[in-house]
Amino acid sequence: MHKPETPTSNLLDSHPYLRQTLDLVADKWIVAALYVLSHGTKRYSELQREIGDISQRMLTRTLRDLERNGLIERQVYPVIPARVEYSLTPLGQTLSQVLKSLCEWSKVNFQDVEAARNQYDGAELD
Amino acid sequence: MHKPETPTSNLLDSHPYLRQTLDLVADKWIVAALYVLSHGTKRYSELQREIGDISQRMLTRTLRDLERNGLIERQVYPVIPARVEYSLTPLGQTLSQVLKSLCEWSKVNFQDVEAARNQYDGAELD
DNA sequence: CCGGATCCTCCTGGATACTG
DNA sequence: CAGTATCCAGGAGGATCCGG
Repeated sequence: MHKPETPTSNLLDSHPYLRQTLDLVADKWIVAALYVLSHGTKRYSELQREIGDISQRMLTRTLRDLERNGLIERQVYPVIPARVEYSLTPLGQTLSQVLKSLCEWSKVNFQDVEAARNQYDGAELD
Repeated sequence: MHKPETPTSNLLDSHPYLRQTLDLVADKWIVAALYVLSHGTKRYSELQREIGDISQRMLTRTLRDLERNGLIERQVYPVIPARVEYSLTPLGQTLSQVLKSLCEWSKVNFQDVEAARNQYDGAELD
């Protein structure tokens, strides 16, 4: 009786896409930049100001990452001082739409999450 | 002429929900656990096996986190050896639906992302 | 079988200083 | 203005041991 013993017991190998897409957006600064850019084309310094507490290092890394993934476009104007503008690509726009649906879920359900948290945390000290 | 100088230049303060909801799911193990549990009730050891390469520490932390946020339910059977079962709550089910819409985006668009990556990486070594 | 406690490592990301 | 380069602290997470 040699049991096959479920050779593919790892369910996640089934669809690799969800994981990879979350890697795309599962980052504080990525989402922040996408969100700001969903309001229109922005310069580097504008992004820095409107995102708020982001370091130059992280802003640059984030923008490079988004550009590499085809979600934003980088436009350089050869003037002095330098002028660089960033904007969402069509691909980036569709993704930011999905993020908005996640945002909708939040508006509807996040109070439930907070309620669960309070109950859980409160039950600690019985 | 005292300019107000755009006091709320930080766009992200506008809607805090997206940020918080992403904190909910923007994690490798969180998504993995939600996904496995979307296929039905599972025991601790089943989760460990089906997720694959997760440490006990991380599995436990992940499950506690999900439970605290009201996304999964923990059922303990007082037998020896211990038996613990986890399942999605209704709230967790609605969230996993949204994740599936993100997954849909992937199926449609992820090839574009990879194409962009190849082009970007290829352009490096011109 | 489930999971808490500890230790230890590596990587992320902030601060700072410097260029075209 | 728009980055790059370097340094460094803190936290995330794996490995391991133990206890109910």
